[in-house]
Amino acid sequence: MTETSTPQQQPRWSLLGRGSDGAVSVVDVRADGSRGEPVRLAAEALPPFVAERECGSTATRWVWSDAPSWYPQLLAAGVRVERCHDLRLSHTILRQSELVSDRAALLAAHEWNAAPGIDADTPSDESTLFELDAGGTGPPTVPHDPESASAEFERQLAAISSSSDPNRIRLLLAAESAGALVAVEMRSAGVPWDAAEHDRLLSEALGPRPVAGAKPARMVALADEVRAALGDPAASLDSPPKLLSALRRAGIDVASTSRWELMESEHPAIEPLLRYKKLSRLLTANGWAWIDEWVRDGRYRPVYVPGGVVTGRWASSGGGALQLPRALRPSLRADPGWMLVTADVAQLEPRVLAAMSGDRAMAAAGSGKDLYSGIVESGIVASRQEAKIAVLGAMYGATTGDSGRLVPRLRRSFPAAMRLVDRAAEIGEQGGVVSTWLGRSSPPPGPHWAELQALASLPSATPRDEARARRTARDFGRFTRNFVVQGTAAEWALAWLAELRLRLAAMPAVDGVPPAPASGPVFEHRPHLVFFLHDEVIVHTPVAQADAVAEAVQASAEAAGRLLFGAAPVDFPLDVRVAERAAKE
DNA sequence: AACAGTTGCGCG
DNA sequence: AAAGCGCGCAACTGTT
Repeated sequence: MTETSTPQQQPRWSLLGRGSDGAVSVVDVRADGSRGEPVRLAAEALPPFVAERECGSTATRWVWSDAPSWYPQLLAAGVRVERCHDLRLSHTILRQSELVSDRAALLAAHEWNAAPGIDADTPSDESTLFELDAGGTGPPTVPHDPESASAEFERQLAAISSSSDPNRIRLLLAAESAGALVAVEMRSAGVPWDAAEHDRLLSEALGPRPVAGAKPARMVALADEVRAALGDPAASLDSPPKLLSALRRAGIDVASTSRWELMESEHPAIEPLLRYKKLSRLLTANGWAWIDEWVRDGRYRPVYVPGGVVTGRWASSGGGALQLPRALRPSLRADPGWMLVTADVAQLEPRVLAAMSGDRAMAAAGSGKDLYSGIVESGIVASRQEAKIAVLGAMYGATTGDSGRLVPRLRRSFPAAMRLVDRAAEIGEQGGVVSTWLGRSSPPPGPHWAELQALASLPSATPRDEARARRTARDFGRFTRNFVVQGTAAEWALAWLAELRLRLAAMPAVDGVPPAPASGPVFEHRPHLVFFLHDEVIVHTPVAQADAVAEAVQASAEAAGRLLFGAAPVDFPLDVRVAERAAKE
C-alpha cells in the first residue's frame, strides 16, 4: 500500500514533535497511514514552515501534543493554523469513551493523562522561572517529543477505527481540537476591555477607589447601617461564622448567612447587609485589584481550558473569565473602528435534548424563538416561569418543590425526551457510564461509591447505611442525567465555534480600518472570536464587517445543528446583537 | 507561615 | 439550607 501511494498525494496529517534541544521534527502521515521522511527544523523555522503549508490548497491537520504548547508561538509569529489534532484532549476523550472497545493501550499510556501545557504566550516572571528549571515544580504535562507523540497518535488512530462509530468519534475529536485552537486564539487576541469604564462602574457602586487595604466608602456606610440595626457596634460582616452569631444574638433566626436564607427574614439589618455582601463580592472578585492584575493594553487575557469540565464544557483559569458578572459587561468594549457581535442560543440544553431524543413534540414546542413559551402555548403549564422550572427540573433531576411537581407533566407531553434523561439517571444510579451524542463518556463512580453500595447490601447494614447508599446512588444518577444533556450541548457549542472560526478566517481582511494591534498580528485586521461562555460567543470585528459576522454567526449555528443532528427538526435560534459594547442583556 | 477545607456567590 | 446539574475564585477557618 505504501508503495502505491503517489508522490503527489497530500499528507493528511503532519505530526509535530520537539526534541530536548528545542529542534522540531515534522513527519507527514498520509491517509493510508504511510509516513514521509522526518523533516528537522530549528524552533525559529517552524512558523514559516507552517505558514507555507497553510497556504496550500489542502490544509494539513497538525498533530501535536497539545495546543498551548505549540500554538501561541505560531500566533505570535503571525501564523494561524486551520486544523489540528490535539493528542492530549483526544486521549482524554478516547480513554474514557464507551464507543471505544479496546482502551487498554490508551489507559496504559499514563503520561498522556496530564494537565494542559503551560501557555507560553505571555510569560510572566514566575512561568519564566518554571521554564528554567523545567522538570521540577510545575504540574505534569504531556510529552512533546516526536517518538511519544507518534506512538500516541498510532494508539489513537487504532482506537478510533476500532470504535463502534468512528465517524462520530472523529467529529468529536475534530470539534474538541478546533476548540483548543479557539481557546489559544482567544487568549492571544484578548477580550477588549475598557478599564476606564470598569473603574467608573466600580466607583458608581462602591465609591471612589480607596487607598490600598481600606474599605470603599459605600461599604463602610452600609456596614455601619447593619451594625446599628443589629445594635452591635462590633459585629463582623466578613466572616460567615462571626456574622452568623451576630445575627442570632440580634434575634434573627437563620442557619447560615447565605443570601437566599437572609432574604426570608424581615429584620431591618437584612436589606443593608445584602447590599453590603453584593458590594463586597464585586470588590473582591472584580474590583480594582482585578483590573490591575488582569487588564493590560486594553485586553483581558484569561486562560481558557477546553475540556476542563467532565461534561466537555470549558473551564477557565485566571480572573474568573466564565464568571464575569453581567453588570460589568459594558466594560467589554470594541476598539475604535471596531464592533462587538454578541450571540447566544436560547435554551440550548432543552433543544439539544429534543434533538438527541428525537422528541417531535418538544422540537415543535421549540420551533419558535422561545421554547418555554412554546411549552405554555401547548397548554402543558400555565406560565413561562413554570415551563422553565419544569424543564430545568427535568434535566437536573428535581424531585421535590415546584420543580419536582411540574416534571410529571413534561413526562406526559415529551415522553421521548424524558425517557432519555430518565434512562441516563437510571444507569447512573446503578453505577454505570453514559455517553453524549458524539461519544464522550461519563467517569464511572469512584471506589467510595461502590463501598457504600456494598456496605448497604450486607445483612449487617443499618437503615442509615441504606439511606446513605440510596442518596449517593441518586446523586450520581442526577449527575449522569445531566451529563448527557450538558455534554451534548457542549458538543453543539464546539461545532458552532469551530464553524464560526473557519468562516471568520475566510472573510477578507479589510484595508482602511484602524488596526487592533493589541489583538496580535494574526487578528489585528480581521474579525476574531474574543469570548465564549457555554452557549454564547462574542466576536470583535471591524465595523465594515459587522453585519457579515452576524450572518456568519447565524449560519454557523445552523451548520452545527445539521452537523450533529442531520435533518432533525430542531431549531437553535440565536439572539444576535451588534454594538460597540457587549450588552448587559 | 503554609496548607487544605469550607462558605458564599458569580456564571451557564 | 436549597429544591436541582456543572464550574472558579476569594476570604476565612482550622490545622500542621
